[in-house]
This record gives sequence, C-alpha cells and structure tokens, in this order.
Amino acid sequence: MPEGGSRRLILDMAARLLRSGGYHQTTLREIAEAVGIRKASLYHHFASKEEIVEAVVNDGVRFVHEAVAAALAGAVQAGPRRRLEAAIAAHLSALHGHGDYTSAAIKVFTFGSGPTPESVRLSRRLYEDVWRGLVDELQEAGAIAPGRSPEALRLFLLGAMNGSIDWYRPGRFDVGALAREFAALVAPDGGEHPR
Amino acid sequence: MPEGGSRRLILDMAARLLRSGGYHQTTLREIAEAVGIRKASLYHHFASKEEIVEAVVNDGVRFVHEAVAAALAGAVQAGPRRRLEAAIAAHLSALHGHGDYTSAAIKVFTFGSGPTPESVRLSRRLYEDVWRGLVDELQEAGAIAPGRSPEALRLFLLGAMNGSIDWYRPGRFDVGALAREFAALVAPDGGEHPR
DNA sequence: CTGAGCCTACCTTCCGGTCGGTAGACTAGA
DNA sequence: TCTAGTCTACCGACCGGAAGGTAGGCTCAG
Repeated sequence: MPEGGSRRLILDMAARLLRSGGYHQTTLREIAEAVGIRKASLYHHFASKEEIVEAVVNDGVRFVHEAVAAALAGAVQAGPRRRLEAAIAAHLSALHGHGDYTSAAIKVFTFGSGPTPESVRLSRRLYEDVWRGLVDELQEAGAIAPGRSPEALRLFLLGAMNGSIDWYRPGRFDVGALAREFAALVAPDGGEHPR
Repeated sequence: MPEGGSRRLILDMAARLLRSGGYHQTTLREIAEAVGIRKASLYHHFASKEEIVEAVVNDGVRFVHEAVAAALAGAVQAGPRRRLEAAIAAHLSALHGHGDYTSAAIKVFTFGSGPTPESVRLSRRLYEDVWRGLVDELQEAGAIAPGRSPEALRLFLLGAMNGSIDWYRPGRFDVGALAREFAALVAPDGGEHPR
C-alpha cells in the first residue's frame, strides 16, 4: 500500500469518539488507546488535537456534501419534489450510516476554545450552498407554498435533519420514510403552487 | 428576606456559561469567579458540579414548559393553527429571551459522564408530552396534511426549533415572524384538511 | 545510515473535590 | 447583660488525577 493507513485509522477512531462525546469529552489518550498506540505517537501524524478534529470535521462535511450532490445528480431528470426527497435521504443516510464522520461534524459544531478553523467554515459554507440552491430551485418550480421565507425554510430543514442525531435509532425509523415525511412538510404534496 | 439569593446567582452564572460552553467546557472555577466567590464555597450550596447542571437544566425545561403552557392557555379559544403558532413563539422566546436557562438545557443534552439524571429525563418527557398533545390536537382538527406521521412531525418541529440556537441572532430574525413560518410548514394555510 | 514510526518518561496546567478553619449573626442559659 | 454554643457562608490550601503537549531515544526497513 502506498501509504500507511495509520492516519486514516486515527481519524476513524477520532470520529467515533467525537460522535459520541464531542470535542471536550474526547481525549487524545482515548483516541490513541482506540488506535492501539501511545498518545505521543499521535504527534507523528498530527500537530495537535485541533488538527485531528479539524480533519475529521472536514471529512464529515465533505462526505455528506458528496453524498447529497451525487443524489441530486442521480435524480437530475426528476421533479423538484423528488430531488428534495433524494437530498434529504442522502443527508440522513450520511448522518446515520456506518461512517461516524458526518455525525462527528455535526456534534462538533463549535471548537473547544478559540475560533472555528477557516477550512471548516469554508467547507460548511460550501455545503450550505447546495441547500440554498436546492431551495431556490424548489421555489422557482413553485413547489413551495408562496410567502415562505427560503432562508428560514432552509434553516428549519437543516436543523431538523441534524437534530435527528439525538433521537434517530435504526429500526425505530426508516431513513426513506423519514425523508418522505420531511420533504412533504417543506414541499406539500398538493401539487404545484402557481406564482 | 427568607433566603439568600446566592443559590440563584450561582445558577444564573452557571446557566450563562453552560449556554455558551456546554457541560465540559464549563468549570466550577469559572462559575465561582462569575459569582464572585471561591470555588470551595460552591459546595455549601451544591454537592457537586452535576447537581448544579441538573438544577439549571431542570429550571430551563420548566421555564419553557410553563411559557408554552401559558401561551396555550391564553389561546384556548383560538383555532388549532393559532394555538400552534402561539406555542412555537413561546418556545422560541424562551430559547432566545434573556434567560439562559432554556438554551443551557438544550445545549446540555447529554451529561458529561454517567447517565442523565432521572429528574432531567422526567421533566423533559413531561414537556415533550405537551407537544405530543398539541400535534394530536392539530391532527384531530384536520389542520395537518393527511398521511403525515405525528411523531415525525413533532420531532421535525422540535429539532428545527432547538437548532435555532445555532443560527438565531436577534435583529436578523423576528421570533413572531419565525413562528409564523414554522406553523405554516406544519399546518399549511390552505384551510382544513378533511379526514 | 537515515528517517519514519513508535516508544517511555516527563512537563505544565487545570480539573472536580476535600479539608480544616474563621468571621459574623443569632440564640439561649445564667 | 454577659457569654457559650451554634449556624451560615465563606475562605486558603491542598489532593489525586487527567488534560494537551514535549524531549529524547529505540527499532527496523530501504
């Protein structure tokens, strides 16, 4: 293999711990123990704790970004309502699938002390733009009830989806069904709303 | 006066710090310093850090619970749609008003280590029941589009509202307008949905 | 023989929590 | 009224441990 997978393994374990514990509860000792090395050895791959967390969060955002973009690309000929549903399903799948990166990225919204790294703010903003564009598209297609604020609608939707990490349990809910419910709230079934 | 306000003052400062920093970032030294006493003195009023956080969270949940219950009682003769809007506005006001307790209660969803105290789980569940009842009421009144899952709808609503602590800024948004947007999503304007 | 990768050992700082003590207000018995 | 006891609220000093991070050395493949 071209490069040791140590770095990836460290990030995998860090993502798992960050997902359940957030920034402050996750310690370098825990990460090292989960990887199977000593804590000092982490510093051969990363310069600091913050650098590890930053990498995990960026990967998590990138992961969900790519998943949603792929879902939208795969439903390019479908109606806006189906595209919304596909995007929601992709976002929820990234959150509740086997990867811990995206959940960790949501859980670690604010970095411990000091400001949020610029790279994180950038990747987050780029992902938000996907949803901004999708909401615009829905509005132009008349799939949204007239008079609704697109920005509020986007914030509600993202908030509700990300809040699902606190209550979603596989088995109790199905991601596809949930996506249908959420999409129906944002863009009601009752047909197009003429402008 | 019957009792010194020291206890309340400690909880006020703790709520403020917990709101912005969560459980792990908030230290007893910070709380004590904000109050103006030494850290050891905190133990004359509370037995542990967890007891302080528990009191703040319970007060925060109780606060929003009472606010929403009062709003619903004050709109008892209104239609279900107006009652929903009033409840949402009350919840958002409790979150973004001057009290830090409710925001802290949302931020401190999981306690540091060990399980969530029973009293917190109880008060949270009691508050959730208010929304369960309200959603049922909306459904019986036919204000909700047919086919929607009441549980998913409730979780969507709570998640979207609580997520607003991450993006709400006074001035950029108005609580009343926001509540109207919210209510319109859950119970569309277009009149009653016959069953 | 070099350097990537990992180690042991240690540093400083801060965490939640404990200890014994004290200043002051209040109460009660003589 | 004096005074001994008691209670509340607070304090400085300290504890064991754990946090993130550093220094320096071992090992082994290329």
